[in-house]
Amino acid sequence: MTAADKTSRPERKRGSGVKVVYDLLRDEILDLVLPPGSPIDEVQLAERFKMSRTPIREALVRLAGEGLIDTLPNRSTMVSNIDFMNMHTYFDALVLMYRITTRLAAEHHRPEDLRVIRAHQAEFAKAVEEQDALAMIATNAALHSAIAEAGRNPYFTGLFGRLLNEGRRLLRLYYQSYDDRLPQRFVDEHEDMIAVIAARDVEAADRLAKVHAEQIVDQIQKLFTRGGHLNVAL
Amino acid sequence: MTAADKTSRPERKRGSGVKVVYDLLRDEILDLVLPPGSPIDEVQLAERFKMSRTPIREALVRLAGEGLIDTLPNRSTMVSNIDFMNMHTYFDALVLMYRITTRLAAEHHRPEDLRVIRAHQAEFAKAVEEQDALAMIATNAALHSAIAEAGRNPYFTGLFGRLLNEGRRLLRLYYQSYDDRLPQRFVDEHEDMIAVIAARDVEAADRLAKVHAEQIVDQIQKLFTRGGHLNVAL
DNA sequence: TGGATTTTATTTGTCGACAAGAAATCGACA
DNA sequence: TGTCGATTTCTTGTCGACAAATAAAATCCA
Repeated sequence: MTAADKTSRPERKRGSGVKVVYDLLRDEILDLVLPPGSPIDEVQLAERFKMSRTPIREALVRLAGEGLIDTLPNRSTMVSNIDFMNMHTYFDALVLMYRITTRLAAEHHRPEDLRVIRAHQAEFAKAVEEQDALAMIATNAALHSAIAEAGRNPYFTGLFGRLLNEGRRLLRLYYQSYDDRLPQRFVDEHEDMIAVIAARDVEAADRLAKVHAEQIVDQIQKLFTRGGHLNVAL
Repeated sequence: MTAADKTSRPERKRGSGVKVVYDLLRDEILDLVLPPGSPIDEVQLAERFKMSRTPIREALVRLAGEGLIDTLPNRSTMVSNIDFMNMHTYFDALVLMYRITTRLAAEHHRPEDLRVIRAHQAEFAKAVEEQDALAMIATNAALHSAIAEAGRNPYFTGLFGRLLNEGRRLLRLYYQSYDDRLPQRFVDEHEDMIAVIAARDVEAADRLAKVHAEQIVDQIQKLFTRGGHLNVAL
């Protein structure tokens, strides 16, 4: 059989198109390859991925459902802006979810969860050591996602995942304009958190998570009040 | 001009199709008109709403994004089941969101918020008085949504809204199998909550919300352990 | 008759094309 | 020359049809 026949090439499994577009577009948005406000053109994406507009649109609908893109009716659709005005609402939610997920992880984790968590922590430590900002962001989010998963509450993990994603965009700004020296503290704090989770010390988990989260929030807030060089439009 | 020309009738504004389908399907799912497990047939919906499958599919994608329907790749799509096994995760999330949104409402509400909240409370009281179960469910959700809105944190209101929706399905079972006598207590508790919100007493708001939420959770849990007559497949 | 395999049927995923809406462009007139 | 209006253009929303994938039905062989 001539599978590589040029005349009739699907070249791609049936249901996979949307996922490819969705994943890639999501990463490009979160890594600020597509900065907030960037226009999203369906036909451009269609020819870029060599597929019809239909699967593209489905991916865009899902992205819009997660608030990563805004779509004006009958008019353009663009990458959603980072809302610097109501940033505190984001921080409030983030701190609370840090606390509750860590707390639940201490309560409900199973042995295999700890292995996964420790693996992510090792990757994070490596990223810090190598001063790889992008890897730091990604592995940090993965670590806390893993902790949240161990808490086994899909409602919290869902919201927390979205917050961490939104945070990826913020941290991207953060690490762009700062020296990458600070994060060693985060490695240590992660170690402490994992220890109390393993010990099933719920209250200590809550306390450490709170401190850890507020640590991060403080750093970011300090950056913004000092007037970091924001290279995105407000 | 012959706007009512039968041969070429759009008969419907351009971007409105999806919203109509989405809203109606959502309500039918939440009111258990479409019980969990019901198959969703695209072409059937297409001819029911007299439109192409494309806008139907977009509505379904959005519903799937909110977890209201499950879609098997390349195969059927159906109304998502109510997860009775992990119900406690739902209750945990619900209680916490009740607390945090009420707390934030006490902190951040503005005068006009109180008017809206009191209006919803009046409607809820009327529904209770008239023993209208469906109206009780709807107005209760609307009331607490309004309180959450007054807290002005879109992340929390988003999750809370989804939880209240999911709760509409549960409460539908609840009110189906119980006498509708209990809820007078809820009216009083609502009054107390609104009072402490208006007084900006954050701690009291938190406390009352916690009691109120656990009240509801207890009622529902009692129903299930007593073996309510569930008319849906497990 | 029972099990495996081929055939059919149904439903979803994808495509190309067309039409409607809104901004941008062009033109007429004061 | 400035402003208002018509036209053009460009993007999105919708449509009907086709193709792939899977389940069900039918057929064949032992």
